[in-house]
Amino acid sequence: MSERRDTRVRSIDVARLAGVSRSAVSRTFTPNAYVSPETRSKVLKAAAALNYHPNAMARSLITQRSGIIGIVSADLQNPYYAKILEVLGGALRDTGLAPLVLFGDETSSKSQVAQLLSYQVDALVIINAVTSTLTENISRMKVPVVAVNRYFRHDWVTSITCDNQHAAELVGNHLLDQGCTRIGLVAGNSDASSGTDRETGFLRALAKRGVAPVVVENGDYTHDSGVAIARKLFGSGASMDAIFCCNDLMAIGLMDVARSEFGLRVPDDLLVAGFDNSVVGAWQSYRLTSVDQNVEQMVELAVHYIQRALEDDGKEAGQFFQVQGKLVVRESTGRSH
Amino acid sequence: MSERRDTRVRSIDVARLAGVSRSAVSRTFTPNAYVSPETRSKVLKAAAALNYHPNAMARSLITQRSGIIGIVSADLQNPYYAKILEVLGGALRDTGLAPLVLFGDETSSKSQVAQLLSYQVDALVIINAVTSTLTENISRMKVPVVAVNRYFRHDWVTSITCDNQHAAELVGNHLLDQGCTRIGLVAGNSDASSGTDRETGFLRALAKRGVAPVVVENGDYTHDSGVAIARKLFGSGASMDAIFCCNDLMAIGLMDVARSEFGLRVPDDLLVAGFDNSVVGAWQSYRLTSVDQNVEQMVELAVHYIQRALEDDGKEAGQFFQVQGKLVVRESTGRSH
DNA sequence: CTGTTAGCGCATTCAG
DNA sequence: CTGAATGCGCTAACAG
Repeated sequence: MSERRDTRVRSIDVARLAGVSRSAVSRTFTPNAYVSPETRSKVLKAAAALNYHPNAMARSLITQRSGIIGIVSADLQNPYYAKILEVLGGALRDTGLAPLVLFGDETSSKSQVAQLLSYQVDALVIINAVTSTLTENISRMKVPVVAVNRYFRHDWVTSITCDNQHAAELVGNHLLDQGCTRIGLVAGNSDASSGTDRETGFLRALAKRGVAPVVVENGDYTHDSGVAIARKLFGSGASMDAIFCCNDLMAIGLMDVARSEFGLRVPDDLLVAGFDNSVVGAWQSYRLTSVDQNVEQMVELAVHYIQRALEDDGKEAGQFFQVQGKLVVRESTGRSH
Repeated sequence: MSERRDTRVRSIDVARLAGVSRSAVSRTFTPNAYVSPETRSKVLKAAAALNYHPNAMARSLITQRSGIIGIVSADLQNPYYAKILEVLGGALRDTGLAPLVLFGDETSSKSQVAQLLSYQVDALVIINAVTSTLTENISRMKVPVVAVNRYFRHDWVTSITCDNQHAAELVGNHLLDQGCTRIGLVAGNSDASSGTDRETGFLRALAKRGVAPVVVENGDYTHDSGVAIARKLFGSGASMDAIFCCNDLMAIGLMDVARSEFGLRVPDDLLVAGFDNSVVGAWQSYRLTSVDQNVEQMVELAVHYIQRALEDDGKEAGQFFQVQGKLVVRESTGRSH
């Protein structure tokens, strides 16, 4: 394997084998370039024989386009984020773009982002890592940035989210329609728009029908925080007939504790609804009513936007797209089977 | 933003501002190169003023080293795979390497892999995508390949797995120690070594104590297949007192059905054990006994191997490292709390 | 320790 | 439609 470097096959090698010039080789591998069918096939044959592939580094050096999209991602243990990353990665792959991922534990420091930029990423996608430092760094980088699942109020950033307010309203109305009157809310931490929007929408739905929430708690979107809040809530003896958690993971943690530590049955004693429609929520143990954020459509919008930004060199930044979520009703909010 | 290309700052810009040559700039950004402290600081100051970062593309073109590690990953909905990817990505980042991920739905076709290679990846890590086509393609690429969580019998591939046989033996012994005699096994599909090794080890543990499994089924490591197998098993009326599933997801699917559709209680009516020790298994609804594969250690070995391969140009390929798994006993195999 | 020279592998002018 | 020449941004050899 030590001959790896020596073995490297360059365009001039296939040019010689095919009896043409390097330009001819380059052209056959460049979309819509002028090459005659004959030379093209000669080149392709020689390339196949030598197992030649153009060096993307050298190419991007001259085209000023790397084909690499930087992705900032965190908390893959949350199945919803894992799904976004997977769907996005697949969509980029199908578009001929390559995802360079920065797995940032909230600490997407300047140097990390700088490393990403040194690879000349054509665009940056931020999935869920919201750090103030990251936001600052963004403004310094002259690259199209799109935030999926987060809203950034920033001229350089195009945001794509679910219409969280409206979707949360759907949940609120659904719980009211089920006859609930003593309703609790488990919101997220207030530094992300997605969380506050859900809170706003949900409370608005209640207010429209003259209902005030019995209790409002703040979690951090983890299963653990759902567990902790459940212990606090049920331990205090507050009486509720329904709880909306701002994501599935918290709803699931809450259900786990409600059943295993307080003997509460869902939905008999308590209705529970979540948000994200993650696969886990559909399992038989939970059958969790939730909101499908339509990840596929969000990703489609993101990739589409990136492609356009590559063409027009990133005019049209700072836009805000919203996708409509869909209420998925399951047994966790239904009386009986 | 259209002036993005124009705004690009190159080494010559900071050289001029600092009043030195391009080489001086290059050297200050090259680890252990000869630069005097004074020029170094002059360069750094100018670089900071201009917000200069070396172009990794141009650099790798000359150093023949990209710093990019290709990762082939699939099925992020399985929290165990998601964890491997996240931990690996973090470890690479901390080493100054960048992960270029190919999210392959079992269809890591030749062209996809070729795209990865065109970016001159220094090494390739395969997490869980086992396709015969992929294996063939690997042999053509002169790049160090390391398979995490899979064993490839291939001269070019270094494999790192948990000692699946031994770990599965631990599970078998544990179930026997709990007094179980009518034991079922839910194995994986037989095309991956990890699955067959677990099956082998588990059955060996039983055989050593003169016990034959009541039933052996094959799943595909998804929650759905756990569900389907559970329906088949419990529907047939076979009497068992314990079941070992070759991963957590299948164990969880099986538990879900056992409880919701057949009224079976775990562990009162049936002990259940899984494999992977994924976070989900620790939730209060499952409290699943499982095997911790020590992902951190596997990843550490992988990154360490990659670093060495980068230094010696990939001699020492074809090795096989094994990590010892650890049995994590929870209530799913314990009589009472 | 520094600046100058040369070239990594390729796409793209420009003549032909 | 093709080949020769030029340079993308950078590091590495060399001579000072």
